[in-house]
Amino acid sequence: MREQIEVLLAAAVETLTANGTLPQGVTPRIQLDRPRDKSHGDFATNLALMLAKPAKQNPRALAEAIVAAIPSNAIIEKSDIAGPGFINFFVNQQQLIQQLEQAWADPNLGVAASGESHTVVIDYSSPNLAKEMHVGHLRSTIIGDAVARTLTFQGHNVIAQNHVGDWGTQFGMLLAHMEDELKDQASARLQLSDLETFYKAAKKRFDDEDGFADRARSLVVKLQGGDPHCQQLWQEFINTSLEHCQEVYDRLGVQLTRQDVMAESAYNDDLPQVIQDLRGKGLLVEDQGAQCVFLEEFKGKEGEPLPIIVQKKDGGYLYATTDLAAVRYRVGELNADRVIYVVDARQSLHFDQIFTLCRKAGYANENTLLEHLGFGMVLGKDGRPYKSRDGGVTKLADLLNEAERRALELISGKGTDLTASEQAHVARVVGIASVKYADLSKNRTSDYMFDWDTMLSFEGNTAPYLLYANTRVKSVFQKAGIDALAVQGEIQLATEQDENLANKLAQFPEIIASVGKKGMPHFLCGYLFELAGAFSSFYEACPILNADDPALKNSRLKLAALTQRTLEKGLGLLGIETLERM
RNA sequence: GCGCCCGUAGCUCAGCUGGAUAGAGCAACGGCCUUCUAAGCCGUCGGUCGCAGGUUCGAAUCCUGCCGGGCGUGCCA
Repeated sequence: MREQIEVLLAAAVETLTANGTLPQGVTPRIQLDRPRDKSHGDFATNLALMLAKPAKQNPRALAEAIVAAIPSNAIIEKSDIAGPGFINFFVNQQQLIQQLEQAWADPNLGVAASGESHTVVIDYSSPNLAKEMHVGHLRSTIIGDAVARTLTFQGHNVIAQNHVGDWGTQFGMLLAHMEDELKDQASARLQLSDLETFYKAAKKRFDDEDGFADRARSLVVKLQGGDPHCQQLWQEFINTSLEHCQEVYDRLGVQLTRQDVMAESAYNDDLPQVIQDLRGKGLLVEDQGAQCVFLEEFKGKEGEPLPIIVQKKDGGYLYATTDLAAVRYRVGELNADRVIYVVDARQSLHFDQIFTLCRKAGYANENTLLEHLGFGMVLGKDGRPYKSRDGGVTKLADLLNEAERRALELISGKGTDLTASEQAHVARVVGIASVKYADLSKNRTSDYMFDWDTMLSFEGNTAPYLLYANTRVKSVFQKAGIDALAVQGEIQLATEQDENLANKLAQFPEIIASVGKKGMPHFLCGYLFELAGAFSSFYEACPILNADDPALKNSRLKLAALTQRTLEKGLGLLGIETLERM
């Protein structure tokens, strides 16, 4: 509906340009707002205010001209000129109803698989396999998953890439420790079951034990040289670590699988080629023994060029090299139109450099979108980076255990009629959902405070509130023994609450569009919270099963069912599981 | 030093690439359960948008300078 009005406005601008009211060459960005104040209509535009100056006209007069130039249509019931020159649009109620009927009949709830389907590569989660997944991997993993799901829902060809860290110096240390432990097979397997402890033990020996560090270094060289024994040990370690990751993904309800893993080591053979290629293109400069690319866009301390080091003086490669190879692969082999990186905001300079270099080197042309979706840190209540009680890094598995434990504590304390096993299930879903939703509902770009009490609260913009709202809708149908999908009859907007709910439902497609475009899941969270609120108000004010007449009852059942489907779809796109009862 | 990000109600956060009276939730206070889940709904209170200039019809939003905080800045990722 938003899109349709935007098209109408574009047509009006074209007409006015053709007849000379607007000067040639002025192509404004058409901005359509959803006004907060209902008296300002369903949509509003400041188009006349923006164009008044270039057109050398009074804004209100221009607004009238724009309104007059809008092609005749069924959507806009009424247009008002307000204030200094805003144009307020009131949507025809019949059209609103029709849009909802279309959404109702559509498994995708009116979210059209818009003509253009792109191949989108999305790089997210990407843990370091040397250690167990910890709280630092949370945001990338769940934000990436939500964005991937949304893009898929929009009809894009989404290719997830889990760029796991499985290569580098620290693996020598792990292999050395593993070699020793492996003398007793069972013990090694046992130790690998707790990667974190294993890593710490290896690290301690690396730091403290005579000769161990040297052994570790030599094992790295052997590994990279293709030594079968080292390769086999390494493979065993990687497999175990990936199994740990998969357990976390499964618990989190994240869609990543082993098939999405495209590890750093997969690019090993490409790295010398990348260097050769850069050299061939005259981009490479040797400086202090290292192979560097200097881009004039990036300046260093004294204004001197800032290097991207692609090969160390000892011949080793760096993450910049791997990332270049990855872009080459994603654009060249996977045919990506858009490559998205869901990575910590602190790496923004790195990605700026990589993206700029990729364009210079021709690894991506100007039509390929390269986007770094950065995100902020997870902070504790003290405003410092989130830590476990002992001051260490919190393992994700432990975090999720605590979420479920706390959720169960809350639920069992509420005086519920659920059985013990039902409570356990509800606690699991609520616990995981709370952690994910607390993260997803914040603006991705800023740091946020991780607070158990807030995220598990049943009040406010939280997972428990949304899950509760969803079960409330469901219970209407359970109570009446009605199949929500089989509701018949026309939607009618009898009261303010019916209307508010209907309006909110109609916004779903435009919200999805903005999430897909910006990679901002919190838009969807905010929307779902508003939708749940609109439903709760509706639910309080409007009898559904006891409505005055059968037609109204059917209308409300349909609104309720559509709400339920929209909530469930929306939560699904966030990667959040829903409940039947709670 | 240079670069990037942030500073909005007591607290946690929105504010959609300048728009109408800056919004939610929590907390505080006051109402609403013989009718579909009260884990809910309705209402009240709460702001010199860090400070000072500037741009414009209009600035939380853009520009400049300060103050305060975070992060990054050549051989880790």
